[in-house]
Amino acid sequence: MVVTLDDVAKRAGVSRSAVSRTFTPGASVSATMRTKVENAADDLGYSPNFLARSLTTRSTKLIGLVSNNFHNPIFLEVFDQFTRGLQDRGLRPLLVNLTNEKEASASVRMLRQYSVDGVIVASSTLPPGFSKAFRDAGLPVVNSFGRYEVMPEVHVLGIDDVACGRLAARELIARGYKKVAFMGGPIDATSTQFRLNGFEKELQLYSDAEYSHSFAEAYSYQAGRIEMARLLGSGTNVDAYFCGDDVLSVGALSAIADKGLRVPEDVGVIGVNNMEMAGWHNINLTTIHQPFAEIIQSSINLIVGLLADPNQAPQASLFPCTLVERGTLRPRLGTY
Amino acid sequence: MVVTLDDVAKRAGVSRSAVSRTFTPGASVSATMRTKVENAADDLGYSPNFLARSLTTRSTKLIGLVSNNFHNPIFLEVFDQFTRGLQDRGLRPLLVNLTNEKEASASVRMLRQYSVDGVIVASSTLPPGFSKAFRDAGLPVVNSFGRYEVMPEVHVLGIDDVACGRLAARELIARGYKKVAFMGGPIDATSTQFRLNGFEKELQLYSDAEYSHSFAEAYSYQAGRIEMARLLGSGTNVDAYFCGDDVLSVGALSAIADKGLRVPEDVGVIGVNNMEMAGWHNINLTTIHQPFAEIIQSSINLIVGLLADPNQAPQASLFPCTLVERGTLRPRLGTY
DNA sequence: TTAATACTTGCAACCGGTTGCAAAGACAAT
DNA sequence: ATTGTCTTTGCAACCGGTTGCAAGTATTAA
Repeated sequence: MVVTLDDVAKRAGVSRSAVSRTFTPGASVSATMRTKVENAADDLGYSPNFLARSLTTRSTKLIGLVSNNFHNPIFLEVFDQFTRGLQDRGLRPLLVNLTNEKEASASVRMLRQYSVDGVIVASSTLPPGFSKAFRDAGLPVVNSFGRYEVMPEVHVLGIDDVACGRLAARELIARGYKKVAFMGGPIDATSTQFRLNGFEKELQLYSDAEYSHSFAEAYSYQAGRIEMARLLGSGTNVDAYFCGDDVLSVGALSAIADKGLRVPEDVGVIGVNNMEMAGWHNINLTTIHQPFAEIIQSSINLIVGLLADPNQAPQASLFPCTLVERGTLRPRLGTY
Repeated sequence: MVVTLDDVAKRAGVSRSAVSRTFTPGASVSATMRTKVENAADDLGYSPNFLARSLTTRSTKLIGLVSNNFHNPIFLEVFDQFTRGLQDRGLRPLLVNLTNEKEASASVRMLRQYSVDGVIVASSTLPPGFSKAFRDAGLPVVNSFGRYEVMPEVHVLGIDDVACGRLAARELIARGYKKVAFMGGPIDATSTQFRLNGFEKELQLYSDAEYSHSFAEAYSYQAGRIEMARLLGSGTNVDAYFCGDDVLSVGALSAIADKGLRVPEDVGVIGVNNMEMAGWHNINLTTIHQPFAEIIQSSINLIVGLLADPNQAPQASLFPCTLVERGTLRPRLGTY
C-alpha cells in the first residue's frame, strides 16, 4: 500500500541513496539522475516518510503547542495564527490540551517521545516553572503570553502587565472616576497579580482616588457575573471597574445591567485583550488591546531561531498595550 | 543527551530486545528481567521513542485534525473537546489549519508523510469531496459536521440540516411571523443549501407564509451585519430571519439595532449552533442547539473503531437539533 | 594526450526501535 | 536421570530513511 524509497529505487534502477538524495535539498545529484528518479517517484506516488527521515536527521518539524486556555474566545484567534504561522514555515503543530493539568512532566515526556523540535507554551495562567520543565528536558521552548521576569529561565513574550494595570488606572482617573476597583481572575494566574500591582501603583499617584480589588473564580463570563453580583449586592459604591479580561468584563456587565445601573454613566468598565466580540455592537466594550498578532509572530520567529541555535540566552520581550475606546467608559475629561 | 534503548540495555546488562519487551505491553519478560530493566531505565530517564517504534509497529497514535473553521467561536469548544477526547485515548492531534485552502492534496500528502493513523475533518464548509481524498489515500477518516448523504463516501457525523431548517421555519410560524427569510452564509458551504432547503420545504406547508432568502459573504459578524443592512436598506418588510449561524445572527442584530427596529417585536431572529456567547445577556439569542459534544464524542469513538478495523462501510450519523429559547423571537402563540 | 580536479554514484553503516526464530533455561511428569 | 513442555532470552533482520566514504566518471587545465 505505502510506497517506499526502495520501490522507487528499483523502478528507477538506481541505488537507494540516489533516491534519498533527489529528495534531500542540497544533495549531489545529476540532472539525468534527478529526472529518472522523479519520474519513478511520480509513477508510484512516492513521497518520503518524515518520521523515518527524522531518525537520522534528528528533526521532525513537529512543534508542541501547549495551552490550557481553551475557554477564552481570544484563543481561537491565537490557535489560528499559531497554526498558520507554523505551517507557513513548514512546521507542524502538535496540540497539547492542558485543561486541568498543571504538572509539566507528563507533557514533557510525551513531547520528547514524539521528538518534537521545539515547544510553544501559549498560556497566561500556567505557573512560571512550567515552561522551564521543557527547557530542562533539552527542548527549545518559548512561553507566549507568559509572565515577565528580568532574568527569565525561558524565552518569554507577552505584554507588560504592570504597564497594563497602570494604563487602566490612568484612563479611569482621566474620565473622572474616583472610586475604582480591580476585578481579577484567579489570584494564582501569573498575569493577575502584575495587573493589580500596576493598577494600584498608578492609583497611589492620585490622592483623591479610592481603590479596592477582588477576584473572580475563573476567567469566564459566569465567574465575572457572579463576582460582580456579589460586589453590587454588598453595597459598594465603586464607580468603575478594571476587569482582568474581556470575558470577565462581559459577565460583569451582565450583573450591572441586572442591577439596573447604566454603563458608562453610573459605572464604567474596562477590560483587557480586545477580543473580537468586544467590538460587537451589543457588547461594545472599552478595553486594552493586547497585540496578539505581534506576540505570536515574534514567538514563531523566536522558536524558528531556536531550532537553528538552541543556546540563545533566555530573554523576555514585552509588547505594548493600547487603549481601545468603545462604549463602557465615559469620555475623557476636557483637561486631559 | 537523549537516552536510547541501547543505553538501557548496556546498563542493565541485557539484550536490546529485553528492553524493548519490557516497554511493550503483552510481551514475554520475567519479573526479574523487568525490574532489572526498569531500574536501569529509571536511572537513565529513558522512555521509548514513539516515532522509531512506529516504523515497525506502523502506528503513530497521531491523528490529523483538519479544519478551516478558525473564526467561529464555537470551534474553540470543538478543538477543546476534540483534543481532550483524543488525548484521553492516548491519541495525539496534529492540527491542520486549512484557512484559504480547499484542495485536499497537499494535506493528504503531508499527513501521510507524518504517518498519521487517522484523520478527522472537522468542518461544515469544506466541499464534500474533500474528506474522500484522505480515504482514497488509504487513511481512516471521519468527517465531523459534514453534509448528510444516504450513501456517503466517508463516515459523516452531523446534524440534519434539512430538519434544522424545518425546525426554524416551524418556530417562526408558531410565533406569528408571516414574512420570513433565510439569511445564509456563502452558498457553497455544504450546510447552507440544506438548511435553506428544509426551511422552504416546511414553509410550503403554510399557505399564508411568504419567504425569501439571501446569502452573506461569510459566516462572520461583519458579513451578517453588512448583509442585513443591505436587506433593510432595500426596503423589505420581512418580519423574521433564520440566520445560518449564531455569529451571522449577531451581525444581523447589530444592523437591525442600527435601523432602530426592536427585536423581537418588529423583527425576530433565530440562529444556529448555540455558541456560548448566545447565552450572554447582552446577546441573548434564540437559536438552534447543535449537539457538538455528542458529535465529537461519537466522532472520536468512530475513529478509534476505524483504527482497529478500517474497513467499515462509511455511514452517516445524524444528531438531533433542539430549540434554545431566548430573547430574539416572540413567544409562541397560544394556539400552539 | 595526460594529469589534476570536481562531480556522481553506490556501498554499507547507522538512526532507535520491534519481532520471528531458535537456543537456553525452568519445571513437571515419567 | 530422562523426556517433554513452557517460558525466557538473545541474535539478527527489518521498518524507511540518511550519509560518510571511496570508487568511478566527467570536466578542466596544462
